[in-house]
Amino acid sequence: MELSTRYEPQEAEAAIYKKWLEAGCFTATPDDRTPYCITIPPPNVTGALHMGHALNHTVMDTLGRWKRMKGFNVLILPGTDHAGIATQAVVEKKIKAEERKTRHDLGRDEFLKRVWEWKDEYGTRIVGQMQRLGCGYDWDRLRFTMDESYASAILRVFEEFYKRGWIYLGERMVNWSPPFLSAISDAEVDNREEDGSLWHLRYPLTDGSGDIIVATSRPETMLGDTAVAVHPTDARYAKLLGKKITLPLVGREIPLLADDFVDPAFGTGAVKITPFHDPNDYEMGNRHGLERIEVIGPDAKMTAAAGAYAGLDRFEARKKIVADLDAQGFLVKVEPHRHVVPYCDRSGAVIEPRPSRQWFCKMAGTDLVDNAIQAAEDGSVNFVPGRYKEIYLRWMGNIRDWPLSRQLWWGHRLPVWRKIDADPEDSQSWICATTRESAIKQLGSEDILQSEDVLDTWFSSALWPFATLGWPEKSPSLSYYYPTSLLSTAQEILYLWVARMIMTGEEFMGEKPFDDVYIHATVLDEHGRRMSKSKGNGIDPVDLIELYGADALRFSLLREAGQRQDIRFKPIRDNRQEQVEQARNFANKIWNASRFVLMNLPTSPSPDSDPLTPSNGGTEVTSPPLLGAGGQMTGPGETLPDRWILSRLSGAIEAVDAGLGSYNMDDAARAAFSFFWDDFCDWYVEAAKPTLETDATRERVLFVLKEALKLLHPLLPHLTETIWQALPGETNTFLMNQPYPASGARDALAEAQFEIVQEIVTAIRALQAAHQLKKGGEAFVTPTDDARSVLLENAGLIEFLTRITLKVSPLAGTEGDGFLQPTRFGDVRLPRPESSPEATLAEKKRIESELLKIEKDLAGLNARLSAPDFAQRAPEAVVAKTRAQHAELLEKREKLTERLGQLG
RNA sequence: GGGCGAGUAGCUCAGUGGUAGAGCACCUGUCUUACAAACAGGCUGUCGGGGGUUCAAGUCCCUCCUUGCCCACCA
Repeated sequence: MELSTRYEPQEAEAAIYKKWLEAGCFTATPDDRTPYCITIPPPNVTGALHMGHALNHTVMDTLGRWKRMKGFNVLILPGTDHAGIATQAVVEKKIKAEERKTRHDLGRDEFLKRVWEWKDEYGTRIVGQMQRLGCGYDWDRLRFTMDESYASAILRVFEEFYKRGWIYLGERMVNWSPPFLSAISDAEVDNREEDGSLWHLRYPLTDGSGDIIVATSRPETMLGDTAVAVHPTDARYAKLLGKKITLPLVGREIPLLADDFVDPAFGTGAVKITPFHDPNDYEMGNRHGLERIEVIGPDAKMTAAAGAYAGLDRFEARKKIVADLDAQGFLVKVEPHRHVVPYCDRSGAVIEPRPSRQWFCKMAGTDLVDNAIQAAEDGSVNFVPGRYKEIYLRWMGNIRDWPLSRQLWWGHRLPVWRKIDADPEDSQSWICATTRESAIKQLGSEDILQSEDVLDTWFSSALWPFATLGWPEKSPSLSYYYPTSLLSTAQEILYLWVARMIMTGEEFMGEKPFDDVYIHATVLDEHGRRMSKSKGNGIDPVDLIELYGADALRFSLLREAGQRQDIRFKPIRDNRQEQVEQARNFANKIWNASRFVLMNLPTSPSPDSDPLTPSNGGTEVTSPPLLGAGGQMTGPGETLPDRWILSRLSGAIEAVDAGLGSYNMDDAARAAFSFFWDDFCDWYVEAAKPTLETDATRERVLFVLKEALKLLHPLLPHLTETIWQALPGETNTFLMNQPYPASGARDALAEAQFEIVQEIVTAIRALQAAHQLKKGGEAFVTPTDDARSVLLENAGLIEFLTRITLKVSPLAGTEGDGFLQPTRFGDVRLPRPESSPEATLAEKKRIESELLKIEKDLAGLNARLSAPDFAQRAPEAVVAKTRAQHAELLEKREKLTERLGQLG
């Protein structure tokens, strides 16, 4: 029966994942082992997972699997985030598109019903995608930020904050998102630099003595101007101070003020002041007691105060106002102006700053912030890459109060109440209560209502590491798994989320929420632009999984997942994606090498059975006990290749451990790749072939394969597990639960000796290839003294690997005419089948090009050796090494030159 | 405007102060006891530019250029 020579991941991955689930492999229960816990960053239920998620889940699952095999009690706790504003936005959009209705048309209850339906659909879909990627998470513990128990944690935290006096109702200039009719936080604002205009407007002095030119990027706000300001020391305007200005179009008299804020160098040095519509003007208005006139309403349409412009959209109004100003001679000029425009990152609308009464949480000076700073400073929370510590601290040092309330419907209602007839604008009207009963008691009335506002979605995710583990209950899981081990996330939510988890963790658990914060790279497209939905340059990880399998996607991401800031990922073109394809090829290589080993098991089952399809009545074959006590590798090391591969394996284990342990997954992936492909497949398996009929060889190859599968499992989980369960005696075991291989001592002698074999084999092959020699024939090697015994002992191996008959000669040059390749371990000569002129020419060309390279290297070495002070100042070992290389090259050159001469 | 990265082969990326590497692509062979998604061999570089430190710089310092990300209430 023919075996598939290609690994087909689709069915295998689904099947093996099902087995893991059914066996409860991902379920975590506290015990006496050391815990390793990750509470995953809960994805928004807004839609599908993107490449950034794929990267992050690959990292978390890889580390989780590695730690599990290393004996830790691993819990990776999954969940999803209700993502208030983001989810509300997509559902509103959908309803608008499908039913042409707004949320107000539906009403709060009906709308929320629709959002829950959405959540159920997408929550399930997201879980499906994580499972498709192979994530070994404890699905029984799946949490959602609007679960009932989670909600109680939120109420509790809010109440505690309130008791501590950190929660207050205050008026601030907020970022107002017109589509949502809600305030949003600074962190939800996307500041984009754009080309705009600077309109220069002429404001006449009321006394007719002249006018003042002001410059503005938002001319429509001029309707709400209540002053013009200049710098107090600005000589140009000194004598005008105190005069009145008549506002064009409006006719209002407004003062000319002096304020330090004004930059005399910008524009004309005179600024129009619109306290209601600009954060700076708002401040200045407060300083000077200016009236605030609202000319743009919450819906971004002009208000009644805008007179003739009332009802117009703000941008329509801008056009009209500019036109009118121009018509009346008040427009001096329009300059192109590059400036920053704030956008609402969820709706894409331009933010309209406006004063608004909102609930805030005090930040600066509170324990919340002080402890969160302390946790980073003393290293109890460890940032990886380390540079993020400084970035975090700088932000914490300048932190501003946190606006908590949102005028949305999807989220946790604020637990604040007032009497129905009390003034909602007055903070004295409000009390905090977690239940209606308690509120009634506190307010002494039953005619009460709860604030319609909901909490910032980050308020709930801020509690994630402990609320998911059962807080405020003192659950066994909470005490066992908290603080968690790792938070792996994207850099864009360092402030929004990471900082706030540290604050609440310190506050309510008295301890940091996690040991390490790993900030993974951002996935960019081939042009180095950030992948995003709005740009349409994203790749759907599921497409890649369908094309190449989850393991290939995972491995391709791990190869890039170090401490870099960016990862470039090419698009899928013609159904191909180069990076994942390379990883898929590796998976296929592992598959085929394993197939080969399975076809040559120590005690062969029936030759017709397909060893990679576990069958029910499979032959029971017990693999020999090759693992010594304590997990030390003690495989039989009889031959040179055996001793060599064990040493190489040990090196690979060390490198993978080091890479995974330091969040340099790219190093780990490279080490694993090169060990398996270059060392195991290209040399060890090849070297085993001549004696493959013997059980001794078969056992040793099987042993190394099994160790390699363990080593690779965290990186390519489905593939390695599938192979593992096809191994004799392992049908009912799980690779993912095997102990991770431990590195032993390196065998320097074996590595040095095998290197001799490799170099001689490579030299022979190079000559064979250069001259297109047929199989068979002879090769003569004149070895150096230290290489001789190794070559004699391994002559059979070299002969097999080169398909040549090897003659190891004690004497140089006796083999006469032939193709020559000097090596570090001796000269290699291949007889020429016939002295055709073409062959001679080819040989001459080969030698000449080699000589050219030697000359180049020699020139470099000469320069170094003859440099003044080199011999004196450089370390002795370096000098000796350089001299040895120099001598070696000289000798090589001499031999090749001589040979060239013989060729005529 | 401030902060932090990145620039190494055609592409994606490694690279401890000691002669520049891998995979892909490309070229030449090859159905060799698993694997053509493979095997064997080969080609490929002003290490962004310019200064400096050093016996020695892709690596350390300065500077400029290009590019990305984060932060920022100057109209």
